[in-house]
Amino acid sequence: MAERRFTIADVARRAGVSKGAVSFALNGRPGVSDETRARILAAAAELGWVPNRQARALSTARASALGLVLARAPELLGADPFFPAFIAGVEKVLAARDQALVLQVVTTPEAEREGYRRLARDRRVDGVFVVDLRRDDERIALLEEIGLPAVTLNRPDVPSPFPAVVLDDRPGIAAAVRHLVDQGHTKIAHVAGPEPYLHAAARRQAFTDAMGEAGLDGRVVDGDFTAAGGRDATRRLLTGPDRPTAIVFANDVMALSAIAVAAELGLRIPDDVSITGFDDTDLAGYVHPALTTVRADAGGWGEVAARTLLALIDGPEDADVTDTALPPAELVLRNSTAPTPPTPQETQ
Amino acid sequence: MAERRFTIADVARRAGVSKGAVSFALNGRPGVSDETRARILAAAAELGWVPNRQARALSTARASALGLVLARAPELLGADPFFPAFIAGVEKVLAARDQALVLQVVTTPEAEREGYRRLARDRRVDGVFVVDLRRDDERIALLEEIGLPAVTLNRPDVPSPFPAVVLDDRPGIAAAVRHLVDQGHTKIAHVAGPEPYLHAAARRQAFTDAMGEAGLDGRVVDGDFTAAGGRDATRRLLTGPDRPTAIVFANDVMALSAIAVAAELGLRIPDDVSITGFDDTDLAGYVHPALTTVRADAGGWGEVAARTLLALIDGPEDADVTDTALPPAELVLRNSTAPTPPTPQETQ
DNA sequence: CACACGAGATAAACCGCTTTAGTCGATCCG
DNA sequence: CGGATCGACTAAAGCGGTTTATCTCGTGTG
Repeated sequence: MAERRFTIADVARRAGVSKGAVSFALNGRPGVSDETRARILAAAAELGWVPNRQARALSTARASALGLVLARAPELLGADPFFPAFIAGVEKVLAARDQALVLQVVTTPEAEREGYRRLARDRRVDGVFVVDLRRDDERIALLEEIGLPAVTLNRPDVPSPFPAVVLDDRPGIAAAVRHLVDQGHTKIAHVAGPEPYLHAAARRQAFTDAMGEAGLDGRVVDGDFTAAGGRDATRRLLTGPDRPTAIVFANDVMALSAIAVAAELGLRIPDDVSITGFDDTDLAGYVHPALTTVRADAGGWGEVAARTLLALIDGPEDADVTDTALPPAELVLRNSTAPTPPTPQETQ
Repeated sequence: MAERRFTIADVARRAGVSKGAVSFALNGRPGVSDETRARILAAAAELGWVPNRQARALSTARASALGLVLARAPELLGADPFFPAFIAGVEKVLAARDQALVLQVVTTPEAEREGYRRLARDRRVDGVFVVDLRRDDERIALLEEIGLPAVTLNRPDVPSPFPAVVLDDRPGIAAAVRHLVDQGHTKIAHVAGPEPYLHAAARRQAFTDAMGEAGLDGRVVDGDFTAAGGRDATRRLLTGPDRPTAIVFANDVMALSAIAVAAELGLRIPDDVSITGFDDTDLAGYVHPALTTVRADAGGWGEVAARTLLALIDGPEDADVTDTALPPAELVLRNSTAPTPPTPQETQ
């Protein structure tokens, strides 16, 4: 194995032209006649020549790769169907263009910063996806500083020069609230995601807004997207005073753990308490009762994000790539929601 | 931004030596006196010089990156805590050595082969991790053919020149079976993973063996690691003739979906049916009843696999890197298992 | 004292591709 | 009809490192 590969010089010799001509021909650049171009392409094909990416990278200063830095605790990643689907979408676009995806999984903020810095310093990637936006996200400034092109998933709350690919979570949550209100619920609570995340904040806001529109006042407690956090929050809600008859969770894992809490407290879902989730994980439709939840197209998000990032990188300096909006998240009705229990005044 | 970066020539000039000397000094190679070396390092530090990876790559023909090709359906990836943890472990090792991880997610066998080929052809990576081994896995031959170093997660059933990092799932399954037998169960079934996967086969075999050792004969039905598959298999088992009193699942997702099936059939877990899972997903401890399952150290697996692969790549030709064994998977006892129901003869 | 030797360092080749500066005819134009 | 112009193509200079072939001393040896 590993016999010497052919180089551009071999192709040039075989086609009887110079190296430069070969380069022009292969990159579809003007400067060679159609006839010569054909001859060169034929020669390259006959030799089975493939360009050496490293050499090309050295002259063009292009990595032909995009980066993704994931700063999540492994247990959060493990249960989240978002990333696999997102990445699959990204790959669909990248594979066709001979681009690669460089992944970094980190756990601390320092490691995250260092991750982006390394990607830029080592010229590993030509651009990055910024996911899991946080309030006052310092990554925007960091990326500007190190001059690394980026695309953000949703719009940051700080000024950002980068294009955003927007998928609105809020309609899904709003629909969930409306659905519950329609069923007669008035005491509805929300178990939110971790404070700093913009998507958690958006879901929280959507909940509050939708409740307001219904003339209701909803309680919000903090969760952390983990099963343990979901259990604790749910327990607090269901054992505390003025128990809600419905809970809107910011993700499925927390909602799923609520099923256990309810069971332990002797409460039936949906008869005593209705719940909704967010993500539509594989399991959501296969628990008892099947979970009413909210679904977003993570794969599509990945595709569009990848295309946007590539356009930003390849495009001419001035061509400013604009934001794109995707179809918003939508409600998936299943069996974890039901009309309010008939006895509104249970003191218990 | 993007002001010209310093090159090795700048460092050489500042230290008053030649480019070659700088290269030697920075790579800890003999050929420069300690004094000169110090001067060169100082000059490099003062300029804040960082080597250009692409240039280095061109001369050394090294990508300083490792690859991982994942051929799984997104819904399988989304619920599986294995990969995030595995990747996190890998990264821990790679980050410290300035190596990157190139990820590819594909869905078809052709795309998978093409993925490996692309990684090799484009010199994206110096080696790859081979996960989710299958029977007669053609990837071993493929990787040999294209000359891409690899490390396999567990040992393939075909002759393989690559080192394997072994984590035995079987003791975990065996322990689960013994635990159930100890509780008085005799009618124990297994919902297996997809046939072609070696890990699924190993778990199945471990189940059969352990049952045999207990003098029992266990029924095995096929699952596919998805929630839908788990539900179907469980339904078949619980509604069919000669209902088992315990089911050992090949993963958590299927086990979790069994909880719903049992509920729908009016069966209580663990009173009527005991179940065990595999993976110890985040949710496992937070469902009702909390799931008895099997846990393996995916992160550790990633670390060792990465170290092994790097050793294989960097090491001298002859140094043959050997297999490594990790602590086997172990049983995590929770509440989804209980002694056999007292009425063994319920006709229903 | 001539000579071999090795450590320390340099100059230059090289990795394989891109790109710039030129060369060379053929064509256009006043 | 002579010079400007243009298209096709070549030679060579990068890109920023690594590596090899050489050169230069100072030193130990017979």
